[in-house]
Amino acid sequence: MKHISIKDVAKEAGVSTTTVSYVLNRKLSQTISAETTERILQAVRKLNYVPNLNARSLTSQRTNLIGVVIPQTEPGKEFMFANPFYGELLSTIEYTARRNGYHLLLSGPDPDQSYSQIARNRSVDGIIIVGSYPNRSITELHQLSVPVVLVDTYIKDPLFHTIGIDDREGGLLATRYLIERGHREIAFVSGSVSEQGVTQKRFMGYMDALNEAGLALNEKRLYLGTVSFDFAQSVAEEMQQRGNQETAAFATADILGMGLIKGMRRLGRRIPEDLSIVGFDDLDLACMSDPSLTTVHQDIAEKGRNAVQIILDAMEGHTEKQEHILPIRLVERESVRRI
Amino acid sequence: MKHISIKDVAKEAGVSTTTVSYVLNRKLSQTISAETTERILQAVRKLNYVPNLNARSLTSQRTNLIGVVIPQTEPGKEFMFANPFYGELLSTIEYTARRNGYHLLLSGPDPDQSYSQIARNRSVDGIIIVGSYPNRSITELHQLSVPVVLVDTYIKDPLFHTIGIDDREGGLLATRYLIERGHREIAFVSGSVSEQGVTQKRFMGYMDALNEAGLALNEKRLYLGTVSFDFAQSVAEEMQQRGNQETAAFATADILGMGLIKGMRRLGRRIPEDLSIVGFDDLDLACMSDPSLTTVHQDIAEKGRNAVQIILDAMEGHTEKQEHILPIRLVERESVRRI
DNA sequence: TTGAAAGCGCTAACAG
DNA sequence: CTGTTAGCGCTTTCAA
Repeated sequence: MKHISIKDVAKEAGVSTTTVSYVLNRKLSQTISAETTERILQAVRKLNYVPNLNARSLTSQRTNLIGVVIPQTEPGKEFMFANPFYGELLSTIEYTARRNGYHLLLSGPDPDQSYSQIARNRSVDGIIIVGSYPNRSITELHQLSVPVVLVDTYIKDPLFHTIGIDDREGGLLATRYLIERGHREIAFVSGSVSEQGVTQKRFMGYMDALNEAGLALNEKRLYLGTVSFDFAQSVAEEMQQRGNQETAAFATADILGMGLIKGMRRLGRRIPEDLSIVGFDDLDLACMSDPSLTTVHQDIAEKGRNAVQIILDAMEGHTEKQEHILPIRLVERESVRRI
Repeated sequence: MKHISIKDVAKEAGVSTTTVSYVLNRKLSQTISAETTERILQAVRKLNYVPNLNARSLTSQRTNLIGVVIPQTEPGKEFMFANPFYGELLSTIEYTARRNGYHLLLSGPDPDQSYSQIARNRSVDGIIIVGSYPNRSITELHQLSVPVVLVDTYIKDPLFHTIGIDDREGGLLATRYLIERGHREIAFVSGSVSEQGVTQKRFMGYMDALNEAGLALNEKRLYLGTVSFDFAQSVAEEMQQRGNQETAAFATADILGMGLIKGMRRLGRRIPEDLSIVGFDDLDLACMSDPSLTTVHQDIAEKGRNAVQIILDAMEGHTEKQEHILPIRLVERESVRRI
């Protein structure tokens, strides 16, 4: 089946390609007679013509493409979605984008290829970066002259929009909640605490709560690994080996909280009787466990919608830098007990 | 920052754009002097030139773009990833594609816009469709002359490649397993059984197992709704109201199995003592519940890799239709007891 | 071993 | 109200 182009339409309708283009783009400056318009529309339908956006972008300078980068668990590994958080987020990003006539170019971070290169390759209209990456790969994006939205990172950059939550406050809420319920020995279970990532802030919140209560930080309470179910399970074992000195744990991601619950159960320990747990994110997951997970809620869908909206706004000329901090709150479920 | 094009490179290197193009594409037919090549490469580096793939696609007929369609729970709704299955699948698709120099154009099915239109718009090189859709939207894809891979659907089409598992066999395995353990009243919990979707086949497998054992189908054992955690929870309640006549349930998705477990627990019933459950998919999720879920395992990662590989092969000229059926097996965990 | 020129599909001054 | 023309960035004959 031959590719049919605007030329074919023009020929069919007996007009020039220019006129077809005008009609198709509803140029307000141009005014085409109703009759011609109709003839062209008919030709379009008859030939089942669909414009080639790549060609269009060549002249029009816009692609209606938004690039999205989602992290992977390990560099070069495939399973970037092991944590359902990203699925939930991507879902709303895709939906919002599509509702506004944009498509998504999805990619994981690639050690072999800078994302700025991909973005230029495809000349995307905007970029949404989820998670924290080496500073270098972020500043590279300066070369592009398209709006960039950084989701969930504390990288400071005067040019890029950001959207996130108050992670430190979240850490504080979670830990304080445990302290208020009588807990003193509180584990901090988390992926690695990277420089500008969210976990660092959540850790600071953890500290804030300890300080507030006059408790000292005990380094033995820190369990740092990867943001994965398996790691959290192994933490349960490690706690056991160390004599189960904690009565509570703050897990900086629900997936970690889930792993802890499971790990404890496998060791014959009860939640929350033997260990109280607070998670973070409030994924669908949090309701699935038994007991269900008390956790810090954030509005993932809103994050996604916002990210896209910022790009759309920027395309409309709203160039001033935006910094959104979405509200969070603690959701009480069943994984914490008062002692 | 100005867009820098092949022209700029040519000027910088003191050659024609043709030569630059040759060097960049390592045309074997063309042979460029080492010296010139070096000069050009230097210019590329100096100017930080990145080719514009959209422009390239105009002449070269390939975009190195693969279109991916992932279903949504409800038409026009956003949360296509409510079921982590899709996240896991998409993850490997993205990874495999990227490793092979392809990018992903991600989209949900849109009632307002046929996917074939999007695909033509962007002139993707191949299409991966996950899940089952109305026949119409699939046959529309005939207009395109690019390889199409249908994942997890039983739509018969002589032109499209398919990849899936033996869902009927899966349903059989699951149900037979329960029967072998003494269960006679086995609920079938599932999303709606659509014409060419996987659940229909899984249902047939369920029936096969019943027949095999000389058991009659009891329509009261059928709980059909949506593939969601919440629906499965409500099924638990419905079972209760009907007097808990089932001793076991076959849930056609792990997420449903999870919901059942939770729903039962909330009603004070025990798994597997009061109800044995077998799921389907073997998501990460299946290990997270307590008890962990006995389920029909399928290799999701392999599905993703295969889907991409079929496209790559097709691009290489392997046009014969491919039909892959990936192996499955039952994974025994803790959610089933012998009675 | 290299370059001129045409063309991919589309848009946008500028004329008419 | 419509068409001519040039050009977006790139590839590819064809000729030199």
